[in-house]
Amino acid sequence: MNRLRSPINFFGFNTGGQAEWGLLSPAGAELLDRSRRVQPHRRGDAIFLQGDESRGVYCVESGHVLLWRIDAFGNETVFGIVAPGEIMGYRSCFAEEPHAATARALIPCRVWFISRATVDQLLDDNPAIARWFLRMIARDRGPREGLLLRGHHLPVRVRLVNLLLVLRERFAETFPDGRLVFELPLARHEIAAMLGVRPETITRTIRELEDEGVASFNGREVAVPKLEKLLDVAGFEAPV
Amino acid sequence: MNRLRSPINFFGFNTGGQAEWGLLSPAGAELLDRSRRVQPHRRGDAIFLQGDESRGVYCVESGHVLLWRIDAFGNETVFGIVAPGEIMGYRSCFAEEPHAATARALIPCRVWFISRATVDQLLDDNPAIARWFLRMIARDRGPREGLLLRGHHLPVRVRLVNLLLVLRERFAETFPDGRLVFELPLARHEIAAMLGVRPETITRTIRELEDEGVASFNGREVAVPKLEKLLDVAGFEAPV
DNA sequence: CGTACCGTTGAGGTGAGTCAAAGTAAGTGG
DNA sequence: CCACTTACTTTGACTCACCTCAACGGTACG
Repeated sequence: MNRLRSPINFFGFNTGGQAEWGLLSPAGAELLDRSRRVQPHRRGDAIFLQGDESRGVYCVESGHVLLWRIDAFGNETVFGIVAPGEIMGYRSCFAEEPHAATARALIPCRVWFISRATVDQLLDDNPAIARWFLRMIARDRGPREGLLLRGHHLPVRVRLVNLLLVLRERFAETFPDGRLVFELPLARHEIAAMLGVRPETITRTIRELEDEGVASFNGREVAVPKLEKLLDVAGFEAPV
Repeated sequence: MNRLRSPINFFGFNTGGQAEWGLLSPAGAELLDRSRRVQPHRRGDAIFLQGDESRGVYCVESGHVLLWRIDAFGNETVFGIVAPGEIMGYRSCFAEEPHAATARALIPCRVWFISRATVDQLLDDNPAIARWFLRMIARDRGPREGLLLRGHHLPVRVRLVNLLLVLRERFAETFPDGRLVFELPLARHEIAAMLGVRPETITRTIRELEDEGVASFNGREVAVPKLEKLLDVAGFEAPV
């Protein structure tokens, strides 16, 4: 219940939380049902591309989607993982700007597409929908401390451990004895892009963590003997 | 390598643009007029404090306001300057979270306070207001390339010059011969906080720019002999 | 059996942080 | 008007985390 202190907020990786289509009137729900388009995607498929014009919003039904962009200097940055039930692409849609990022299926996905016209009608359907969208956008990576914000100040070791904590609820199994086992859907260079560093640095940092007994990495499998050790390295006693 | 189009977008310092109260119905305008509270502030006054509960939104009538926050590790980051006619504090208001930043008057200001209840009524008054807010939030420092995002990758020299370009339209006088004269309202440590570096680094970078003949600094007065030089260092193509 | 991609390792460079100290400007009070 | 305080700015020496570049090993896949 202590949401402000949870790593997912700390990192700013949340993309807005679960869609609340339940707010819709019956007519609105019917409209959504009729006009959404459901699309399956294989791992690696692009759902929308950075620079493409935004035509609506997307809602992930199943699977996980990675959001990343390349800036004008060629640096890749991953800034989000979208989980089932969450919305993506809404920022460009409301800003009426081209997509600022590319969305790519991390694992096989089913994604709804909801056109801007439909979104507009849904906004009219119920003012609560507008408020929900406002709330979602406002909570999404604002001036709060996010991954990128902290990039300047914290060592990669701390950032990597925080990333693991963020990914925990989605990709880790927690055992009663406090052991964690991750099956990460991310390649090294994707992790690097999430932390804003180079893949080599990830390798070296992993070596460090293994030497300290915090976690052991084997490809995309990560084993953490004690959750406490992670929290300790992450510096979670720091006031928020 | 792509080049950039405009510094204001590049930096992501825009806080949403001008308020469009003109969208209101006569009744809404009357409500706004009746319920807003206008407050004068002296330089340095806090308008709201990081951690305070958000009670509504603020609209700057005159003056300039600096938005900055301290993260859990004690690092100050300045992430915006709010100009006359612009809104601030809306993110916390819609997110229903405490203020994530402190707003401080850079120069003497007059600021409206509009309570959440009033905002809610205004949203009901006209769906276009909700869309305008959505658009504003969506455009405000999203995943687009912003100051913090770029912190990792670009040398301070480039970031500082970009900052000047951002501040140009607000704080610089441009002469016909391409000369610029700034009267910055910022101390060195504030500039440093905007770029995510230390004040000493700002000093050294200024020295660098002076040696290159890009700009000369004298306290808070900055003279740029040729705009083109700035754009060159910043890595811009000819302004579109 | 190449080819390609990913991941690892090592050597070397560097931009910015840190720390400490001195210089400067701006108030404050006698 | 001058001593005093306080905050801001500059400078220098040093350190270090991360980057860059380059080479190499592993694995998947045609």
